[in-house]
Amino acid sequence: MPELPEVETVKRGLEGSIVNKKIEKIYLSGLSLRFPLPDNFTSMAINKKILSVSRRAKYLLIGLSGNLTIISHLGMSGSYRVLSSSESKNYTPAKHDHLIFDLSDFKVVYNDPRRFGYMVITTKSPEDHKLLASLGPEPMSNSFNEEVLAKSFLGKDRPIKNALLDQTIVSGLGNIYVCEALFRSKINPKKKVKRLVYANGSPKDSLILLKNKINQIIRDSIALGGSSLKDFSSAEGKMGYFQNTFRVYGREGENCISENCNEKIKRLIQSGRSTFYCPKCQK
DNA sequence: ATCCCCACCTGGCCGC
DNA sequence: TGCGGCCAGGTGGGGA
Repeated sequence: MPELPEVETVKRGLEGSIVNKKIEKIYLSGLSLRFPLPDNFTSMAINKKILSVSRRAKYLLIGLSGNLTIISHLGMSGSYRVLSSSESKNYTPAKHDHLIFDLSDFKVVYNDPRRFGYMVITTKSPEDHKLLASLGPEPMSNSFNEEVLAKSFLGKDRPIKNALLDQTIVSGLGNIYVCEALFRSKINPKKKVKRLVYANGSPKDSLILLKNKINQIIRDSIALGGSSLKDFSSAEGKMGYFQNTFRVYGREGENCISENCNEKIKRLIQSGRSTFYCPKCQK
């Protein structure tokens, strides 16, 4: 489900309610997530105070007392829900509720139907954990810029769609935002990345535009609370609205929205994933 | 090293 | 109503 803007939306919702609370109990469904929860997960997390909630790429980082960090990835269908105190009193685990954090005043539930999500707990500084160590720059940070992209793309034959989904090049983008960024930059998803870079290694204008469109989409989507497809919502249960601004994603067979373009949006499969694009506008 | 592809799951939708 | 097939926001790990 969640790409960077959705995870950021979840992060903000959790941050406002769980910081400074103590984890009193943890209930487990017993079903394995993508990886089994580490044996010591519960014993390490229990009786710790939540000090911070942050995000790196699509990972949520929950900082605990004792120099511990819970690293949580939502996979395709993971979600957090902060229950009100009355909901918490009456709560009985629902289907796909896999972890319930009892914070005394209320409960926080992690639900994940497909169980592609996972959680670990680490004593390391989280950026050194192997899950995070090879991530590329955050799209909204200064370290994400056209020079960095040009350097990764110089001489490479891979299609731009695949490269943008590669979390070591830029982190946090997923299938929706890559399709949308390429459409808004008028770049064909099959274009080889080396074609966006001059032989001397400097970025072409189209690559600079792409970088700017990625920034813009991420910023706009966060402002709208992310995209709600299926049942994505924030930790407070609020829906996002960015899906109303999709121009190509999920629009196969519909007319391209560009003025003076009468082409239909096409779908193709790249690396096993659907790409939506306009063959006429995206060169 | 680099890149591609599979596997991991459940559920919703569509056509028969 | 039921069933099979297809599709879905991700990514670690194995193999080419």
